[in-house]
Amino acid sequence: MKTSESRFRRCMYFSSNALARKMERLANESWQRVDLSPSHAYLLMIAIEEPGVQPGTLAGELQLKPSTITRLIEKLEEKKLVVRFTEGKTTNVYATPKGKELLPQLKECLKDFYEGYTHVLGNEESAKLVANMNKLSDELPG
Amino acid sequence: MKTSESRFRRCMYFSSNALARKMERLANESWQRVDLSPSHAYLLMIAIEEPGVQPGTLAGELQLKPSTITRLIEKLEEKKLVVRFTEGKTTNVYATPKGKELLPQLKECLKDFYEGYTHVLGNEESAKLVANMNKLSDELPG
DNA sequence: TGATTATATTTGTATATACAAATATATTTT
DNA sequence: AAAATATATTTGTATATACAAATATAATCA
Repeated sequence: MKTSESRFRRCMYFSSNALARKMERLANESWQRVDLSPSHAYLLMIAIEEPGVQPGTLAGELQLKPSTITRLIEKLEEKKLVVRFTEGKTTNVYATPKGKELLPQLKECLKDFYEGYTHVLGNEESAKLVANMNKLSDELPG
Repeated sequence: MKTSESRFRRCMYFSSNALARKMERLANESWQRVDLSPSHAYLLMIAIEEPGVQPGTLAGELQLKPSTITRLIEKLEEKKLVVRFTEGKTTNVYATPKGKELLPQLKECLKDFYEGYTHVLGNEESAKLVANMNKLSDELPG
C-alpha cells in the first residue's frame, strides 16, 4: 500500500517515518560499495575534512546524540578508518591514511545517493522539501 | 546545532531522519497518557475501527513490515488490548473491551499530537509538506 | 490428484538510535 | 583553595524497525 493511500496519509508521523526509512534504505545501498552505513560514512567524511573534530561537534553536524556518536566512532576505529585521542575531557577524532584513501569513493557514493532521489521531484522541489523539513525540525521542541 | 546549520542541511538523508526522530519524540509524548507507543496506539485504533483486520493489512496501513506488525500485536496482546485468532494461514485481530474503552483517549492523544506540529508551519503548509513526503516515498524504489 | 508455486504470518537475529546514569575533567564561586 | 557547578564523553540498557529464514496453509497447474 502506498503512503498516500493509507488512512494516515495526512499524518506527519507516518509520512516522516516512512520517508526516513526509504531514505535509510536508499542510502544503505549507495554506501554498500564502501561497506559503511550512511552515518558512518558521513562521520568519516567530516573527520577527513575537519581533522581533530570532537564528538560533540559531530553530534551537532550529524543531528545525532553524543552517545550515538561514540558508538559510530567505535566501529570506525575497529575498521582502522579513524583514531581517537582523549585528553582531559575532550576527545579528538582523526581519519587514518586508510580512511583518507576512501574519500573519492565516498564522494561517488554521495553523488549516487543524491541522484537516487532528486530525480523523483526534480532538483528544485527536492530542495524545497528539504528546506521545509528542516524548518519544521528546527522549530519543534526537543 | 540546527539542521539548517549543519553542513548536510541540503541532504534528504539527514533532514528526513532528523524530522522523523523529532516526530517520534513528539508522538511518544502525546501517547504517554495511555502508556502506548505511537505505533501501538495507531494499530489499536485500526483494530477497533476494523474488527478482524489482518496483519498484512495493518502492515500496509501503518507502512511497516509484517514482522514488525507481529511484534506490535504481541505487546498489545500482553496488555490485553487486542486478541488474535489464527485460522489457516490468516490471522484476525480484534480489540478487546478493555482496548475499545481507550478509544476516546486515543483520539484525544491524536488531536494533541496534530496540534503539536501543525502550528509550526500552519495547516496548509503542513498538509503540503506531508503530501510531498508521501509523493517522494511512493515513487522511491523499495 | 499430486507437485509446484504463491501467500500469510512468525521467529531469530541485526541495525540504528536514544535515554539515563556514570565518569572524568574543567570552570566558577565563595 | 575547596566546594559547587558545568561540560564532554562513555557505558549500560532500551526501543523501533527490518531482513532473512522458517512455518504453515492455500491455490494452481500438469
